[in-house]
Amino acid sequence: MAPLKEETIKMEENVSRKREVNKGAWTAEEDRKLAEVIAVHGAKRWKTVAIKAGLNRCGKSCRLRWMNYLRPNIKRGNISDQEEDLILRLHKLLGNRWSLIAGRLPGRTDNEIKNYWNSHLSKKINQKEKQSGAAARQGCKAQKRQVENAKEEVREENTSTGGEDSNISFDVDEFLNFSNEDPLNLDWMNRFFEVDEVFN
DNA sequence: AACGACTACAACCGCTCTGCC
DNA sequence: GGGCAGAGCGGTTGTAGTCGT
Repeated sequence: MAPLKEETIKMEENVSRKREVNKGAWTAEEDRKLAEVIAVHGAKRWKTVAIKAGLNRCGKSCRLRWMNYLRPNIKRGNISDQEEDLILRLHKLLGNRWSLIAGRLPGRTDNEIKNYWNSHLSKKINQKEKQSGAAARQGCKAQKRQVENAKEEVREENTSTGGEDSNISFDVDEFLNFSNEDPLNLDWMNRFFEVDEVFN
């Protein structure tokens, strides 16, 4: 009786799975337990948090759930045009450094931005590229020249103001070190857009 | 109503980085 | 300096929901 044997195997698999760590979607009950433990013990030592909460999940999973979903001040829902524009510009500058990009969007998580990029913006960009492909190729040489000129200008300015090396006058990581800034302070954004314009 | 294709997003996985002993 | 554990990151997968036929 093959089907019976298969059923037995499946049942055994289910039982052993129950002994392993829980995977898949989080339940409201799990969320509640996790939030309670974090409120008492803080968001650290995730392995311990998972155990203390009585959750049959790995610490990593708990951290992810907290960071992307349960943390206070998480902004959920539609990404505004302004935010989208910001993501596009930051991605142009930084590439797929989602956590850095997320750091400039209060309430947004790296995971959310990554998902948004993969499902919305990457397609938008592909479409744009297809549309402007031929035109872009034509103007490419002229544009490269413009960029080189702009970089050269920045370099000259840098050396005249006492910059040590001949590279562009700002370091991306330094530029995006926001640890001392209020995330809602828009001064950085103006600075960023100014620099961005130079390379456009 | 049924079904397949597509989309959006939550969650997992593997890897690297960092701090501690 | 080396090993280990915890934390963090980016890529990828799984799946529920939506839409078109």
